[in-house]
Amino acid sequence: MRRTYDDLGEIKKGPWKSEEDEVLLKHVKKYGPKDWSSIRSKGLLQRTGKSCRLRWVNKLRPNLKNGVKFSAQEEQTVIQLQREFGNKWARIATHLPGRTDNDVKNFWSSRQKRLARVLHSPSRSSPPKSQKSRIASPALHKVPTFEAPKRSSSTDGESSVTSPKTLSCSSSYCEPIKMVSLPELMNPTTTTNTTNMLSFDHNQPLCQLEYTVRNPPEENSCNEPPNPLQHVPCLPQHPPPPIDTNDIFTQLGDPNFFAGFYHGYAPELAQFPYMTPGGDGESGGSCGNQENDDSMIFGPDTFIDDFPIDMFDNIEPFPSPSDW
DNA sequence: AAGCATATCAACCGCCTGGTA
DNA sequence: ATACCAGGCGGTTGATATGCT
Repeated sequence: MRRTYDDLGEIKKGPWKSEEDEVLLKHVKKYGPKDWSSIRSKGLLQRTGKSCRLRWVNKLRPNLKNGVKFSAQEEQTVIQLQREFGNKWARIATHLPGRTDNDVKNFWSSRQKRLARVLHSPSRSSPPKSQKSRIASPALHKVPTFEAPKRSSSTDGESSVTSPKTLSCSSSYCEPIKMVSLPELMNPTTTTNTTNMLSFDHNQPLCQLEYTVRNPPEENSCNEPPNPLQHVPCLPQHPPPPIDTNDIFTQLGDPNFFAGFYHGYAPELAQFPYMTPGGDGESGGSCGNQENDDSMIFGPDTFIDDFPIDMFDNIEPFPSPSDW
């Protein structure tokens, strides 16, 4: 008969004390990072095995970068891997030496919160003084990007693609679909698969918008009617004009903001209608099994990836968290 | 200096999966 | 076959730190 938690007295919760850490470290040194529950069953600590494991993984494990901000490289890695894997923080963390899933998760959610707060603030068209002051402060640099969930993932390592949509294009090859409101754009449903990525920087006004659009007929390799979701063919061929970012909050509150943005950055995209997550804009025929073909929706087939390589040469790079 | 808003981080909770009695 | 438990993971929360007015 195994002993149950009830046999072992009250469970201690809350912040760990250094004495507890020492006990935990001793145990790991002796037995290795396993048998967490035995720590309690032996009466060494009144912590659950889960709590012990978490403490070890997040704080006591060797070579952790505790208290070190994410470098620009790490930030890019997280963005890239999140795009690839979704919210698989543990998996992403394996690519970041010294970082835990908790680190990655906190890093990401912090960014999400920041932008969500900015964009969902009812006063964003007339931000409070405190927010306005932050626009020019280093703190605003902490809002470099926002990326909505791209896909739903049911099992580790296998993401299921459900409904690739969010923004669509209406250039010469693109069909009008639906309008999407800014709140929808910035707060898509969790099963929305397309990435909406906005980037903010007072030096680098905007913007990374990543979405899928319909294919130009001549690029459509299947025999069905020409509208499989495909990458954006509309590319800006000129440097972006300056934007007055001192008033970015006002601009974000303007329903014509994105249209204005495209007029400046990519005139071909200026008349894009946006379509809502969950809309039926993708209902048109597609080649093969679209649901399992990430390459049609993500990866290189994204707006940002189709920009000319040197298009950002004239602007400053994103601030990295290490610069915040 | 006080008060407020926001950012960061540590830890917990609930769910899931696999192993074992 | 079933129940229980340990471990792993993602989401969430609460405490604390920081910055601004």
